[in-house]
Amino acid sequence: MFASERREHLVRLAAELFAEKGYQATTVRNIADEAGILSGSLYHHFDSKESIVDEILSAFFDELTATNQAALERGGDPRTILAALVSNCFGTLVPHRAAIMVMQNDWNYLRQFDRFDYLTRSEEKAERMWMGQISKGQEIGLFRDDIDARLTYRMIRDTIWVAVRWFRPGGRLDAQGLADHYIKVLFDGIAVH
Amino acid sequence: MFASERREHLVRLAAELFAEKGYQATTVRNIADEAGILSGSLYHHFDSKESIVDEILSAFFDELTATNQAALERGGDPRTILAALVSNCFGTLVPHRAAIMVMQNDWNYLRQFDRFDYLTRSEEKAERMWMGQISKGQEIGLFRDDIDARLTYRMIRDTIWVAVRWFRPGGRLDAQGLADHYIKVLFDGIAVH
Amino acid sequence: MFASERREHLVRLAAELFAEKGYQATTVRNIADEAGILSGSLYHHFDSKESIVDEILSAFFDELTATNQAALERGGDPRTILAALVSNCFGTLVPHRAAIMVMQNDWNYLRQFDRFDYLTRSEEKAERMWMGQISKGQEIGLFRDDIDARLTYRMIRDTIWVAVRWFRPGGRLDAQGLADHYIKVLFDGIAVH
Amino acid sequence: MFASERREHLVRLAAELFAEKGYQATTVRNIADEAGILSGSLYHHFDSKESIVDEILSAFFDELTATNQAALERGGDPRTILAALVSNCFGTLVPHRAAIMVMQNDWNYLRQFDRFDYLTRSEEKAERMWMGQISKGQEIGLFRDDIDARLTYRMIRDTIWVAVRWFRPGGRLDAQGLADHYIKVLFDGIAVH
DNA sequence: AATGAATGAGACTTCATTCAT
DNA sequence: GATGAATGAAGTCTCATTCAT
Repeated sequence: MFASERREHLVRLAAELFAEKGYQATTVRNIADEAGILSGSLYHHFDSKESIVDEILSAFFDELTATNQAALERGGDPRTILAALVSNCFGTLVPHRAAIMVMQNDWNYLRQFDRFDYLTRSEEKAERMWMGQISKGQEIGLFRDDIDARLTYRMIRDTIWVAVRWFRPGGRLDAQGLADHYIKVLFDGIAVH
Repeated sequence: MFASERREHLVRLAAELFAEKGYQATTVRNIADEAGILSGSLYHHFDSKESIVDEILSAFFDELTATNQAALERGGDPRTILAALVSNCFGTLVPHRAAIMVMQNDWNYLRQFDRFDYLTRSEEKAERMWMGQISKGQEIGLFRDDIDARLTYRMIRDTIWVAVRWFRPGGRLDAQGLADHYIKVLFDGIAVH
Repeated sequence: MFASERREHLVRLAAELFAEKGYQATTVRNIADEAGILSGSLYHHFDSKESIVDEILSAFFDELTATNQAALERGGDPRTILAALVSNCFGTLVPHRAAIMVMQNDWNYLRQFDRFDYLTRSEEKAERMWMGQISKGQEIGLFRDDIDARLTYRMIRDTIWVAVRWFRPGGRLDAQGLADHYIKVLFDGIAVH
Repeated sequence: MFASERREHLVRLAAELFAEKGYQATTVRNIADEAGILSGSLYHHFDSKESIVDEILSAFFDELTATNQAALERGGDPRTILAALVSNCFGTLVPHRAAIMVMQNDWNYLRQFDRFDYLTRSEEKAERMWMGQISKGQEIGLFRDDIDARLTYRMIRDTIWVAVRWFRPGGRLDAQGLADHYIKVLFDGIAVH
């Protein structure tokens, strides 16, 4: 794919709007207005509104898959690996804010289109990866075995991504700080022992 | 308040559709089709599509506010109260599934309308309530004081509500089981001590 | 026609609304609301919205035709008769305010329906009557003969009826005072001689 | 201001329809049909039906305000100025026929919308201007002082504008002829002295 | 007499998309 | 690359009217 600068600029504008107003509520005219052109002119760069959001989402998924794969390859015990995965996820919060926002708010809508099937498959693969680490941690006595691996994975996953709704860089904690806080609570709970 | 049986039936149909397809993607015609009437006929019962979703959301908020208020009034230490609040929330997952689904998926869109301001205010009040308990727990040495009360509240909140996306009653765990699992992880973490 | 009291009351309510908002902009529901019943219930009294306005308009036309006929029968010179006709018209301003308002604002719309043909015929008859008096007055030297009878008639007619838009009883002049003022200007102009 | 030729053409078509059938009774589909396009396509040029009629009305008001202002600036005694104002008004009858027709028939409806407030203000300004001339004429002995300035103004105003309902260019008198006839009657009445 | 529910036609408007220039 | 005009489908909503109860 030939990614001209102009095209990338348009994608960024669109991403910002999708994040703020949602995919459905953002019109191609909104995007064109932001770019200072007419809505029809967008179709010189993209063949549909869907293909714009597709570009945003797949960039995000590609990067996350790659960094997670790298973490796995670096090896370590499940606790180390889990902490690395959590860090990776929080690490995308800023650079891929719009994609995550779209995932959180518009996924339910977008998944009905065949072209986004790859996202479902990607998520299923991720689930297997995370659950594998949790189960392994339970087997070797690192994690409590009175918790459910699938349930725990979902809680971790949802808690991370949903943070995109309120996380703003520049506040007290940056994304890494958030990750650390989260890892602390996740492993040891909020109670004093 | 304007509760005719017919009206309530229509609200339930609409709620199901909003939950499945999202508020924006559900057309008034979808709702009418489901009810076996013409779309215009809906306006005999409601004055707008917004007022339907409003009814769904406010029923949910009213109930949750009431049960949480009751939990506070029953008293107890912060750990007990927090556990009760968590249980209350998970307890709405089945009866108010649609409302929670709409909140998760369409809130970003709906909040732009003045008529839903009350939801924002309601959430702010809830935040103060939860954070109050967390802080109090920290003061009296029940909860670790190296965690951030606001951050922790948000994680709890998001983790609970986002569960509506995958929770299906009739599975291995019911809502109360989920709550118990969650409370366990929340207080003690997933690590073995 | 059997005019029950209830029916007459409803007509009056409708008339008020037609006058204030216009015939098209007034919905049968507006009328029903005003009467404290449901819109469908109006159809026990009238078979259509048109028939309500018809009743309002024909009551007005019947009365005006009758009083004008009486004035003609009383006889007198054209100036006397013209003054009497003008007085008659202004005299309907209060009791038939709504009908006149509808005539001024909605006539253009209503005339497309066959059922209101009688109004056009009635107006044509009136035109002949007025022009007859003006022409006769010119013939016998009462009125200037450098004015156009038809044009003059139309100016008189329009000036009278359009007054319904701003005339409010209870102000400085009552309808008869208005008539007198108008007759004065009509016969002698505003210039000092 | 946004005057493309296409747009102006559409405005003219709409104006004709508004004049013939009334604003409310004219549908955007009527206008589009007349233009040979689909109704939705109108929204490429205008953002609402209201904005079309707004354009029609404001063009009329702007021109009338300008020519009346010019007449005032040319100076002269009140009789001269009044005659000029009357001429100006009649002079708009042909070029702004549609706008005046809308004013006469649909004003009652349109004035409920905030966007047309400027018309009310414009009319109030005009009233002050006309009444000023009439009063001045009375003070310097040109006009009878047993007539009411406001009442007289309203009669003049209404008589002029209402002529739009029956005036057709190409008849015996053109607009200027009508104006002359009217001025004659206005100043000297219809009676022989 | 009135209710409550619904019809059916049609209103204004939105919007992704196309295409000649 | 972009404009300007248009399409076509669909969306929310309105409203006079009907009718069983």
